[in-house]
Amino acid sequence: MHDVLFAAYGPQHWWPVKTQFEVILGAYLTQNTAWKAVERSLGNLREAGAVSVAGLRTMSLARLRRLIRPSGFYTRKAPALKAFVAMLDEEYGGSLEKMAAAPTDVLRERLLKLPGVGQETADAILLYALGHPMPVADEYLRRIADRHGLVTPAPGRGRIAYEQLADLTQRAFETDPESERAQLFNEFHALTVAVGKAHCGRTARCEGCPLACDLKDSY
DNA sequence: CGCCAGGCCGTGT
DNA sequence: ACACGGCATGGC
Repeated sequence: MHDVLFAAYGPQHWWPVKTQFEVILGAYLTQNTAWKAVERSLGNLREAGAVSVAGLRTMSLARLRRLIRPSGFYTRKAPALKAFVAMLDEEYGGSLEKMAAAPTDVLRERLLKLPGVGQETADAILLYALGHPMPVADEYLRRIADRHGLVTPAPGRGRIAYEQLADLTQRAFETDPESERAQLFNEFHALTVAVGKAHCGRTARCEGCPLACDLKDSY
């Protein structure tokens, strides 16, 4: 799927020349939110000169809420971002480089304890901001894997679990060199979102889908 | 106008 | 453990 999607869409350049911290802001702000809206919030923060750890640290909660308003859920996302900065300050001296040097499993556990950080956000931060080779699963991948019959919900469950999708991705790239793993996870997740937006939303639009998942009659 | 977006969390069963 | 509803805004 990675190869088919890459041939069809080309490199997605996800978060190429962004700072680590801007990537993290985006990871929080895009939760169940269109990226277009996230860009508006990031634009507001940029005007305020607050696309940095120091910028957010010194900003009042009320102002932060106002600036990120376009991307929704601001009563949750603003305190969540503050909590991330507080954690970074207290445990890593405010340095994302120091944080990134910690073991992947330790970081994942720590991130999951933060308010407003679930599995996808934790993995997105690990992969796109901290450079760790961690697969990222999302609702699009869930639909794609489901509609292609790649995984079925575990017995007694109605829904494919996040971990099943992560395992599936992990196994799919298992034979690739470890040094290339992070870049492959990076590109694959971005491509998944690209094809998902175009063809695999809540309602399938299989017409012209490069994955040729012609299931529109079944859904 | 209604649906939906690059989820997460508290609550009820 | 898991399904379910709430959270908020703006694009299309």
